[in-house]
Amino acid sequence: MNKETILLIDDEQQIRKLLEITLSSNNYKVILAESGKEGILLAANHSPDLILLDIGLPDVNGQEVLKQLRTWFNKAIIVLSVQNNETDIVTALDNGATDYLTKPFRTAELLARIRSAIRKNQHENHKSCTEFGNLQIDFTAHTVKKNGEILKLTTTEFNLLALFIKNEGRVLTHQFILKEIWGVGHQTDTQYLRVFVGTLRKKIEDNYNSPKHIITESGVGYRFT
Amino acid sequence: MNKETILLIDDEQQIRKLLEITLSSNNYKVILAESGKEGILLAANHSPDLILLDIGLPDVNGQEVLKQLRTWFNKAIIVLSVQNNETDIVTALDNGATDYLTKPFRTAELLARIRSAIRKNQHENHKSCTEFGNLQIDFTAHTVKKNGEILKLTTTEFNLLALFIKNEGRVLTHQFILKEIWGVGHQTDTQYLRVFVGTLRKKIEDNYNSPKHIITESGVGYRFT
DNA sequence: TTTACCTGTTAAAATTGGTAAAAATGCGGT
DNA sequence: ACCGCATTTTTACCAATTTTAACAGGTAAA
Repeated sequence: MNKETILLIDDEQQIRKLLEITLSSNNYKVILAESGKEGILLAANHSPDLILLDIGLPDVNGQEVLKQLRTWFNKAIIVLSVQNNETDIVTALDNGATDYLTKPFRTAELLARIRSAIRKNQHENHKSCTEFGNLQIDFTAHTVKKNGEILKLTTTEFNLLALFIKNEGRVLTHQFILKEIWGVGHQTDTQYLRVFVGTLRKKIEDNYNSPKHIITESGVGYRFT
Repeated sequence: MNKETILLIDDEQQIRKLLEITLSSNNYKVILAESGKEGILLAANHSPDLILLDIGLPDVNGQEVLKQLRTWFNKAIIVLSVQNNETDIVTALDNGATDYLTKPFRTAELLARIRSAIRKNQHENHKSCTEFGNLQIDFTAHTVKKNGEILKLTTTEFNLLALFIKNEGRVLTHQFILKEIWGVGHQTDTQYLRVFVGTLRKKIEDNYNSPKHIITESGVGYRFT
């Protein structure tokens, strides 16, 4: 069995030590970086399966490191942040973080999220077709079936659903969704989103009043499950 | 049976000696540190089940050591403080201390608190569900039942109740609660707390006028029992 | 007693998310 | 160009929740 490689970018010695031990003993190969700069370098050389990035780095803004990584690195990046720092987290998600954890975190939770993120990596690979509960989506044919019968979706509705499905389980901020679907310059038109989430829900949810697929994350955005 | 490990961080030789003997003879494995620096190092290397930290350290401010530990260490930390130094204790609780003891303390009390803190460690792991008197809480489903019937709580109410339950028996300072629920930057908005404690009490207390669950600790904060 | 402070209560104001429908837009067919 | 149609954008409104503000009671110090 080949181990998955995890790159940890954190300036605090204790955390590096702690996580190195934890992750190694759970059969991951661990690479350590003390700074954002070093992290970017090591990511390029080792192409890890997952990156753990502490947002509170001293040398560069962690968000900058995240942005730079995301220009070419498309595997999972989990962000570590101190205590409920909402704005940091929202910004990180906007910048392409896969998930986040607030310190101090429980080891079990960390491992669970790592597993989930790596699993998603593999799924994410090329495939024009995917099934999802009672939904089947064909990305190339631009069609969606629910329990076998074709749903009639407008292009915007389809794009939105596709975006949700590509980011299954992730919290997508309003801004992020608006940027992806309507382009930059429409990041404040949250009303569009409310309308289209409404129509999508009517079409894909079994019970429109207690949605199981498109979950609203109050104050932040939506999550597709 | 594997012994639980306790890390003692204290600069006074007599106390180290005394506690080492006391704890060893009660079947704990004891690690000693003379300074905050050494303590943090040893904590990282041995990941003890509990830390006893003397707040009155000479090299660094004990509160600083506590804060640093709490960025990654999530097991119990019991703080030792000379006499009833109220502000020290409140600050320590704010910084994430699990419990506190004032010197001089009785051995029986020390042992009792250590047992309780370690027991809570274990509880804190794995469990998405817990029962509490006539209340049953499902953390993942975000639901609360009182005597079997579901209570309708808003997200903020639920988060507050969850925080209380996770810290059952502990005194939570206003600041701490505000930081946890509303995030840093809202630590002076104690009015939020009064309002939400009010609505929570209305929903969970049997007798709203003499609350049994959410107890006011005047001048300090609240305690959930 | 007066004063200050802490806590709790209540209700109004502001914010957020959701719904429905009207108005505007864009596009193929004639 | 014009019409009809589907779709998107805009507008108005509702409901739930959070935040703000005003006030009332109790307690301890001055």
